[in-house]
Amino acid sequence: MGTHYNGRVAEVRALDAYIKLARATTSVGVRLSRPLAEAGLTPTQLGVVEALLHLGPLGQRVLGDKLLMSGGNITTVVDNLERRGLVRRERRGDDRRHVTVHLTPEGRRLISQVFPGHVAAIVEAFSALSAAEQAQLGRLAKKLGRSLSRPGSA
Amino acid sequence: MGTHYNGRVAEVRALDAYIKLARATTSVGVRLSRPLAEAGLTPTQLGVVEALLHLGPLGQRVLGDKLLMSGGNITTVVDNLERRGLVRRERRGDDRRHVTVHLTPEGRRLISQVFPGHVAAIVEAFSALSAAEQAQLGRLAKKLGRSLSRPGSA
DNA sequence: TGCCATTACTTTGATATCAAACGATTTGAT
DNA sequence: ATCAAATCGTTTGATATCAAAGTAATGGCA
Repeated sequence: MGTHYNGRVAEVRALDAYIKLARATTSVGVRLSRPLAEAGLTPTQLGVVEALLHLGPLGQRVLGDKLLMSGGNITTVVDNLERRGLVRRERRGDDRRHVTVHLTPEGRRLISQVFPGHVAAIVEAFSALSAAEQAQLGRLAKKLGRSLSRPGSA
Repeated sequence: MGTHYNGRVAEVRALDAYIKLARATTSVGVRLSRPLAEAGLTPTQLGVVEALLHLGPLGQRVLGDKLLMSGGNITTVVDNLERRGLVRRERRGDDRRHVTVHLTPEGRRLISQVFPGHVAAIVEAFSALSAAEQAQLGRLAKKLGRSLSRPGSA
């Protein structure tokens, strides 16, 4: 039964780590979403406008890759942002399949206002961990995430 | 400028940890959801039927607390599971406001079939981390999560 | 006894999210 | 030059998710 026992231990360990990881991420997300909601932004919308602020105008495909979301979803989120006047779409002349998403002045103003508080909220949320613990958590999460996004790990 | 500089460092550290945490969680979730989809279950539905399997019949309120989701959402998810015959609702006689959610035999059969593979997928997903690293990740995530679910941390 | 506050669930309206099917455009190969 | 394959975005249909409003039942208090 030694093998069975080792299997159980490995299962409990991975399961435990996973549950705690998922719950912590959810809890941080809930905490961060509250101030965003007051500014009228969902977490996803924040991700899009923040990417546009820091990286400049982007195609929807690139946005989807950066934010790890499907193309169909990008269409929806950009639709909602465009309807609110925070971004605008622009068909590219050289390849009319591409759409480039631009931040409007209003969008730029909003994200510039909101982003510092968002970062402060993240710092606050992680304040229960020391600097070394934050770095360690980041290292382990990166190692885990990278092993899954690379083909060949399954 | 020393204070500014320290502030920046703290911001980068927390932001970096957060991004890696969120991405890792997303990546694990994507990996786990594929086999579930083949069995016809969403991750949320799995959470509900698994809780019912391991804890027995539960009220919707308790389910929401355990799975960290709103009451309205529980109604939706249980609706979908009930429509597919995997769970059934039962009004409680002593307090007719309460609904107890039970696993049906089909539901029990399905989750019993699916759960071992799900656990195996979690073990596989975490296999890039050593046992010690998994334990450390769990410890840090727990510390982070607990600091956020307790009142008074903000 | 009769309300009022509380509790449990449901409904509503909005956004998010995916997979799969679809439309438009471009590119590559012949 | 032409047609097939690949690429980019949109649409569709389904589930998830929340907050807030609504409904039903209970409990406490006067």
